[in-house]
Amino acid sequence: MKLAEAKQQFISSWGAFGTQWGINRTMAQIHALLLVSAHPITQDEIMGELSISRGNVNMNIRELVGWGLVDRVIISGERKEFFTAEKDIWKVATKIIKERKKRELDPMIKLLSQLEHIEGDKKDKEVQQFTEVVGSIKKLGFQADKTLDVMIKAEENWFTGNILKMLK
Amino acid sequence: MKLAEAKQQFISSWGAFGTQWGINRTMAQIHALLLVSAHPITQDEIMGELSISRGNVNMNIRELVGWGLVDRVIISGERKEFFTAEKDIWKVATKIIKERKKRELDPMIKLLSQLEHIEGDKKDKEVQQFTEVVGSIKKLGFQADKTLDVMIKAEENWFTGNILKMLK
DNA sequence: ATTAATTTTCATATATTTTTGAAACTTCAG
DNA sequence: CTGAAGTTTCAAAAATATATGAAAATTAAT
Repeated sequence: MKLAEAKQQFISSWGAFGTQWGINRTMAQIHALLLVSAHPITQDEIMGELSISRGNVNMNIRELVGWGLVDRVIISGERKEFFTAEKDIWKVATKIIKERKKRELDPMIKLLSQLEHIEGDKKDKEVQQFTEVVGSIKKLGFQADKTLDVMIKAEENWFTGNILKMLK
Repeated sequence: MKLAEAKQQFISSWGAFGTQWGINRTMAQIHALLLVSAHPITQDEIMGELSISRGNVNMNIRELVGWGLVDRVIISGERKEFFTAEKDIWKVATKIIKERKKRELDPMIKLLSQLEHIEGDKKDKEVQQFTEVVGSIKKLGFQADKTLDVMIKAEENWFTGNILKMLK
């Protein structure tokens, strides 16, 4: 397979995977394009490469910058802004994990904590079932939170497979 | 907070969280409703409780059954079908992990393997960048796969916090 | 075998999300 | 300061995903 074809397929598939994970297709594609670009590129280049509008590029780039996955780059002598993606995949992964943890896991745990204590007869089957389920989901959330923290603290040791160091 | 109110909030919030994770809002809500129901319930009860159509309930229930999160229950003497959700949250989590691994992680790794070897000048910066990124994402995918397997094999020890047993 | 109850399907309708593109805004060279 | 280049915004359009409901299919009681 030639580079151009492989790039195309990577970008389009990455977009499809993103969709399944609740990430905007175009945002995922822009990220993919930037990941495989050896040099920083401009909005216009992204527009051309992915055949999308200026506004679309602009909004999604802003979102990617917000996630800390993409940086604006100033190239002296150039009037236009350039963009480049963090290439260290481990860093990419940890940034995404941290961000989703903050945006989704934390609020979920907060909600469950509020729902855990309800008025009413503790003998009531419905009440029991509810508190039981809410409590155990909260516990699962805590456990996931802890595990992800350990993973992040483990830094690249997890990624490199050198996880044994963690156990000392 | 009263039970009815808490249930309402749990169901609606669970739907919202689902959306962020690429899960259909209604499917998540039906699952939530079944999780906090002390007894099996019918399609009609779900329709009433969530104010949604028969077809909608039917399709999403089928999907939940497909994920192994919900079971059809025959109650003798009753003509209608009843549904109930797996209540053990650890089992729920592992089923979701296994299923998403199979549906998403495995195909992703397969794709990346195909893209890893491309024709062309190995000295070319663009070629280098591409193979580098694709290779490292694949490696990350493998690592995630392995970690999830260990977690699943660890069974409830992970959930209960009794993870030390694993290290013997 | 008939028919009433229940479930399933799927074309169409509705809702939600994403994209466009032109106007407004900003920046900066001359 | 002026205006051309570049960026951002956002209302409206397009695309996508989800929901509806009535007809078809299935099931089971008589």
